Amino acid sequence: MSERTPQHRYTAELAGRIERRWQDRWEREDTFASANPAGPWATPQDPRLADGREHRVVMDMFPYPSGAGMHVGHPLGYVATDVHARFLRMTGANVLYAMGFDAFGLPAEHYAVQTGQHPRVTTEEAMSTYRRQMRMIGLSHEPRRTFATIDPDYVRWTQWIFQQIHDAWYDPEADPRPGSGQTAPGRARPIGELVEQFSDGRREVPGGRPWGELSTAEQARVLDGYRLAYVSAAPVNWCPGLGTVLANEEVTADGRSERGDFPVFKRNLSQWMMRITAYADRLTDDLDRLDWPERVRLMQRNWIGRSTGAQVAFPVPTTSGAEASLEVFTTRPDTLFGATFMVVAPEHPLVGQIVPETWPTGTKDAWTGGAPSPLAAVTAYQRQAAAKSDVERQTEGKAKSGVFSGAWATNPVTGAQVPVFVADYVLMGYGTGAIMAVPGQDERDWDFALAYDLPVVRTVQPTPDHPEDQAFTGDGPAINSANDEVSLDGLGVEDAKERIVAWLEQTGRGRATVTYRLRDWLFSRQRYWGEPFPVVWDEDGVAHAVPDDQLPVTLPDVPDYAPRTFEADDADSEPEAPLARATDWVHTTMDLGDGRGPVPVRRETNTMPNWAGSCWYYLRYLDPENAAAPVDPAVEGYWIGPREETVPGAPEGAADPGGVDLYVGGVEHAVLHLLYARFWHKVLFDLGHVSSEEPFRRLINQGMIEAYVYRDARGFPVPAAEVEEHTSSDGGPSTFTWQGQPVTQEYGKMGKSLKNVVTPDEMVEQFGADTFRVYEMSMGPLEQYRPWETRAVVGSQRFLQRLWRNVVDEDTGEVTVTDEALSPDLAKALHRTIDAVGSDYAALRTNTAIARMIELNNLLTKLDAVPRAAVEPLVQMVAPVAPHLAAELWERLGHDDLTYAPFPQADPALLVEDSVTAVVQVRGKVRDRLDVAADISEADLEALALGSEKVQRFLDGAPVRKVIVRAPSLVNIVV
RNA sequence: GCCCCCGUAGCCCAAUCGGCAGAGGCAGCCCACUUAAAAUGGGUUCAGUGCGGGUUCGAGUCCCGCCGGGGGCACCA
Repeated sequence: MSERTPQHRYTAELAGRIERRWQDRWEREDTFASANPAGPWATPQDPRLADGREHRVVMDMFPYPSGAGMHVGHPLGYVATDVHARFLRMTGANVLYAMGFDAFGLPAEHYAVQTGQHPRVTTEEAMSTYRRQMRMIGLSHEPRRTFATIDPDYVRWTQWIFQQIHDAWYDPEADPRPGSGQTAPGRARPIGELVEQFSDGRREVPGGRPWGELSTAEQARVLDGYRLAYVSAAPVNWCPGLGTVLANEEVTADGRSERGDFPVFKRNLSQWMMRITAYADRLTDDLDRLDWPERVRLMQRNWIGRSTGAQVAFPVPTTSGAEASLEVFTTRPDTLFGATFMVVAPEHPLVGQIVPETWPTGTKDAWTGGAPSPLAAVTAYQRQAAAKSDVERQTEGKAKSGVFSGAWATNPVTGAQVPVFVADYVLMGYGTGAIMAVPGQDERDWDFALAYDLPVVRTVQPTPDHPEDQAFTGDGPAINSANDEVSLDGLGVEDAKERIVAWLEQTGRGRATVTYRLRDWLFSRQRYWGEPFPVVWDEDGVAHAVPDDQLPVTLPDVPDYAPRTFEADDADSEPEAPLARATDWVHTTMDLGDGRGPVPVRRETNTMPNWAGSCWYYLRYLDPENAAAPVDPAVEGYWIGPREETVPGAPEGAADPGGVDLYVGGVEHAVLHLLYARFWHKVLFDLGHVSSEEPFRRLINQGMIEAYVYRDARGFPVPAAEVEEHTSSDGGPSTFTWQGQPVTQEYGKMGKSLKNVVTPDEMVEQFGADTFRVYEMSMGPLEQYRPWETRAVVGSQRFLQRLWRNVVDEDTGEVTVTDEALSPDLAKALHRTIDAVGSDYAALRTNTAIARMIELNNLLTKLDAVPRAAVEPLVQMVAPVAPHLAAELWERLGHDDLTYAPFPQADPALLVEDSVTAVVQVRGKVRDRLDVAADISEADLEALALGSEKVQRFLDGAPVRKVIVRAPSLVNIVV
């Protein structure tokens, strides 16, 4: 570095010294501690808890700490929330801003498998890197509220919540909890209340036997049909390549694991499930009460997939001569008259009862699949369907396959005999696993009818331009839709639905119903590095909760952390959990508190999925050291309880659901984490543990910082930082070279293998943390994706340098501000800036706030001497984005720490202009500008405009037809 | 195939209610400082808003249809 650089210039080196000094001081003085009204940390005398004082919870989605540390993209959201938290503190709010770690998970486990090192060790190392980086960039998290999901104290409460869920059932008839904004009935209740209903006969026991006559194991099985966390043997997603089962949400559309991209197979396995489907309606409805991005709400609505329609019974004879009822679900009951055949899923239970021994009369050749008998045909088809992986079903596209079951059902409105087919385009997991096929109004049914030579009856009149050879799925008048009792003819789709459903209900043939795409959440994993279930199995095979005083159940040490993995396409393999190998841990004795004393038990060897810890961490921030509850209800109510005002855009009359005031994170969690957390929160609400109905009142998805990737002639990425750009002189595109070799440029993610990673460490080293923060925030709106450009960072550095120079002499280090009064123009500029910056910060428009501050700072730079009265408010305004520099200047200006210094207030008197420039347009084109008084009347302005010489020239004697006046800024003359 | 978001200067981005297209930054160019360069400071060039229609006195903004980019869903009855 040159010796010419002034000694007191705001360089990266000086910035570094300032930043470390203030970071140390803030830590020493616990500057960012917020006040709790109750619980172990109660400080009721804290002035911030006084009536009428604002309180806000601001947080980011906590990170999974990867061994590589952060690149510049990761802290974008963190800086944004930090700026907001710091701004809110200056407005006097009690601000809870904390950060933890989502620390269970697969990467650490993989690393442990490779190295034999315990995953806790690598995880702790990664966390300390993250902590160092977050401190380095000046994030004002409250240190005492931090924790990791792997901390035994946290695991204890995660397990406790699991037990609450396990010990609860959903009563769809129960009134909502008082204080809920719910409009329909339905609430989780303790399982004990269900047992009471069974034993005193208020509720019939499934199976019909009295409750008292059931064995413990039988009772447990009945209760498993109700519990919100239950074990079920059901088709689940088995991924041999990972050696674990997966939730639906973790399987991609083409039937592979989201992580690792291995094939996933449906296997019937006994696994833990969470009854999230019980909450499908509330999870959909309450989206309206949240201030969330519309696209996230849409994704959740689609995922839940509520569709309303009707269930209709089609009589079908069984082979034993009885008459069964084939229930179908349809969203188009209005097309019932056009149902010319039926299709059931290959796994449908009724198939076994309706398939006759020989092909009935009327069987067409195309229907038999060449088989000698229906039984042979159906069995072969079922076998074929079962062997298909989801991948194969996908790659076969939309070509329809199926086979006639040999059974004929009766269409309940037409009385027609309709053939029943078995086909895999109907899914057992959705609706009733059976459909009525209406080729006239459904494209899939049309395809099938075409392939299998089945009749088509149109029951909605297609529009005149609709092709003859296609199903018509639009709206139109019903046709061919009448019998002796009911006629839909002439009705539109909606009216026809209503009339036919009424008739079905009247005659007992069907009823209005709702189905969902959402399935229950598969909650167990065959992994080591996760929360153990707080569950043991007794010798009768009954699951018991581990008594509360024995929580947390901690992971045993095992010699091998790996689940048993298999060939990725070995569909017949079975999951084997790593914990099963810790035999001493698995087999133990335990007093279950049921009077039997210590009995031999076997521990559950599955672990919870990595989503468990992130389902409730925001609650623990509120009261992290509470030993009696996950969170003190008074603390929860204070911080995230429902507010008086509803969120913007909420429907009229909706109640505020409560929740975190601001939650910032990536859109990749739109369905998984955010749906699971909402579900847990609602259970906790129903059971009375929290007063809020939703975890996150307001959500913002921050954009991603992307970067250029440069590849050499062979296509290999070269270090992006060493690439040279050559701008072409004729305005054409730039070319790029690396070590003299031409390279190509593309745009994408930042990643180690792409050799384009930029770390916050490098940026802090080169520019200082405050410059880094200002740059990240000035790149554009928070939600936006944007490219990283290191060479542009200097602009933010220059801003801070100029600000520094406006206060401190670069050569002497002396404070140079004067006590002169502000000129009227400067005062106005200052107060306009204060006004704009304040509202920009409040609305998270940090990019425009920074632009305003740069503007004001540039004005001050031009002055011979900078007045204290102008630069002090500017320093205060800068504090949220450049907190260390601002604190340093504030101190040099003779004050103490400005973390809680009040944000400057704009003087309304200085915001109004005396005179403004009015634009005069002729035919919408600007023809003149007039300086007029700000309070000029419309009539005066009109007269003034019409009198303008320039205007008269453009009017050129043409008659004025109309004059639009928007005093004081605009006049438009229409001729 | 269906749905959602985004297209403003060479680049990143501003533009309350529909009212003068430009706040801020990068790059470029010119100048000052310098033996020189970097750094720093000062000045300055640059678009009519992806395309085509429409509504309106007036459209970047509202409506319709395309094009381009990104994302979600995809046999869900």
